[in-house]
Formats: sequence, C-alpha cells, structure tokens
Amino acid sequence: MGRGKIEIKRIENTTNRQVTYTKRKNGIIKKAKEISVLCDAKVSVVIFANNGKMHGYHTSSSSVPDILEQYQTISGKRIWDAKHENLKNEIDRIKKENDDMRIELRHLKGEDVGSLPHPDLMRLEDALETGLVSVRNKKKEIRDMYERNTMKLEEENNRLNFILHKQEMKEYPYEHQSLNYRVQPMQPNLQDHHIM
Amino acid sequence: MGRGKIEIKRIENTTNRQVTYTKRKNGIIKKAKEISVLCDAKVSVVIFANNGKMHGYHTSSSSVPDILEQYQTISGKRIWDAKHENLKNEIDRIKKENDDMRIELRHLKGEDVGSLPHPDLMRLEDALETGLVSVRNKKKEIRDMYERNTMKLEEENNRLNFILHKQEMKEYPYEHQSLNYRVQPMQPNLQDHHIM
DNA sequence: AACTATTTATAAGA
DNA sequence: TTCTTATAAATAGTT
Repeated sequence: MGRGKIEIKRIENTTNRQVTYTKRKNGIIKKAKEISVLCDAKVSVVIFANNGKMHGYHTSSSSVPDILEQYQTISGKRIWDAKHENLKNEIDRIKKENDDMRIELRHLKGEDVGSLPHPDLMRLEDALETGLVSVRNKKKEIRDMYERNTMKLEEENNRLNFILHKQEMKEYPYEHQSLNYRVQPMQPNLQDHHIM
Repeated sequence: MGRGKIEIKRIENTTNRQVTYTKRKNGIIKKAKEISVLCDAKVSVVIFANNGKMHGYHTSSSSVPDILEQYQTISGKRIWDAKHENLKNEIDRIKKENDDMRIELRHLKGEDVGSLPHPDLMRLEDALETGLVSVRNKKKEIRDMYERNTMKLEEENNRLNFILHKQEMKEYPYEHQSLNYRVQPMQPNLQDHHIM
C-alpha cells in the first residue's frame, strides 16, 4: 500500500528499513488500539527494532505481566517455571554442598564423631594432624620472625645509642650526666624512680 | 477502510464485533509478520478477545518470555524479580556461608594458613587439638570395644569347643585326633606347619 | 465466507 | 529527516 508494491522480505537499505519500521510500528500500534476499543479486547504488542530499541503497547487495563500471566495460564505454558526450577535446583545443590561441609567441619572439630566408621576416623585424624603441623609450623615461623625483628631492632637501637652517645660526648662533654639519661628512651621513667 | 467510515468505539452488535475482531486480529498479525520480516524486528502480539479466547503471534526466534525479558531489561521494569529476588538472595546467602565454610575447612586442613594473623592461628590450633582429642578418644573407644568383642568371642569359642570336644569324645572317641584339629579353626594351618 | 466500495496505511518522491 | 501523494492493502458493510 504505497506508491509501489513491495515484496515481504528484509529491506536491505538501512535508512529505508528504519523508516518503514517506524511507519509500520505506528500502524500496528494504532491498529492494536483500535481493536482493543472496537472489540473490547486486551492487547499487548511488543516490538523490538533491529537496533535494540523497544516499543510496545498494551491496553491500559492490563499490564504486560498481567497479560503474559493470562497467556501463560490460558495456553497452559509454564513460562517462567523453567527459570524458577533452575534457581531452586541451584539452591538445593548449594545447600547439599553446604550440609556436607558443615558435617565435615563438625567432624574436624571433634563433634559428632560417634557415628563415624573407623576408617573415616583414621582419615580424620590424619587430616587433623596435618592441619596441626601446618598451623604449628606457621606459628613457629611467625615467632621466629618476631624474634629476629626484635633482635634486629635491639641491635639497631644499641648502635644508635652508641653513636649518639659518642657524638654528644664530643659536643657537650659537660652535659654528660643528663645525656646519659636522654639516650635511654626505652626506659624513660627509670631514673625518676631512682630519684624518688 | 471499508464501505463506510466507522468511529473508533466499542461495537455494540455482538456478531459484528466478533467479525470485526477476527478480521482485524488477522490484519494485526499479518502486519506483525510483515514488519518482523521487512525490518528484521522481533515482535510479540497477544490479543484477548472479549469471550476469553486468546491469540498471539511472536517471531519464531524469540519466545514470549525472551521478549518479555528484553522488555524488562530495556524498560528497566523488574517484572518477575519479586518472585526471583527471594531465591536469588537465598542463593547468595548460602553461597556466602558456603565460601566461609570452605575457607574454614581449608584452614583446618592446614591450607592457606599463611595469611592468618597469629591470634587466629592460636584459635585454629586449639580447635584442631580439641578435634584430635575427640577423634582419638573415639578411636580408643572403638578399639576397646573391638577388643572386648574379640575377647568375648574367643571365650565363647573356647566354651563351644570345650562342649563339642566333650561330646565328640563321648560319641566318637576313636576320632579324637582329627577332632582336635577341627575345633581350632582360628589357627587352621598351625598344625600343618608343625608337621612340616 | 466472499465481495467490493471505501477508508486507511504506507512506499516512494519531494 | 518530515511532508506529500499515488497506490497498495485492509476492511465495513453487503450478499
């Protein structure tokens, strides 16, 4: 219905296609409105253009989901059950995983071990021993590192004290007594107590 | 577009309305097909007649839920999220729980303990020790029970042997030697070795 | 359900 | 783009 007849096949010219899309989309929506009024029908039209833009029309009384729900009910199709099902399955799967881990955790903490057969107990013991060894090694590592750091700090401290002491001796030999007090900041109040 | 112009308002004559509905419905669906082909668009049309009958068309490539999903995404409306939100939240919650337990399990097995601060290591060590004690107690319990059972069985066995022995002595005193062999099934090959 | 006079939609041109 | 217009298509009323 236009200046020329057209074949119903994809319009290759992009501009042309765009124009035709707009025109026909408006036409369809107009028709949809008309039938809904004339025949008291409920209509839902959703059109997606190639470029991703979406246009729709639905009779004011019913929102799209309502209509879809009707569609689902009437056609007997369970539309979003599939989605639901997936989620539920995932929940079940994770819950199972969860329960298994909870049990394993309890066992590792020595709870509920009464029901375990002996071989499982052996495995459990091994696992616990391995874990304990790892943890103790790590602890030792940390302790050693801490000691090394402390030692290093003390050495450094001594060295600094020594240098400072020498220097101040040179510069202010007369203040030697008080200097001696200043270069031991690690025990700042010790002398106070001696004095008192 | 017909013999006469019509006002766009509800057609009161039922037959007439019915006829017009059919004609226009077909028209809309035809148009929908055409735009989908001509403009490479995705279309979903759902029409409900007054009488409750439903007709629809949607481009073969996309099912109604697909289109609705797009509709939802593009228009920013959360149509079935209400239904799904709960399930998703539950999944997230469980997954979180899951991850936490996985980490705890790894720690209890002595893996990934490098990153733990010292106080956590202490707690971990305590937990492992507690677990180990429980497991070892249980093991000992089982061992004891096993030993008790074994002892009981051996006693029973001896008692039966004794009775049997006495009885066979009475009935077949000439087969005494072979009987002696038969009533010690716990060490069936011992005598063979002695013979050799 | 078919027909057809008319209205309406729209393809192509401006 | 948007507007125009000739023509195709849809369809209201009729048979």
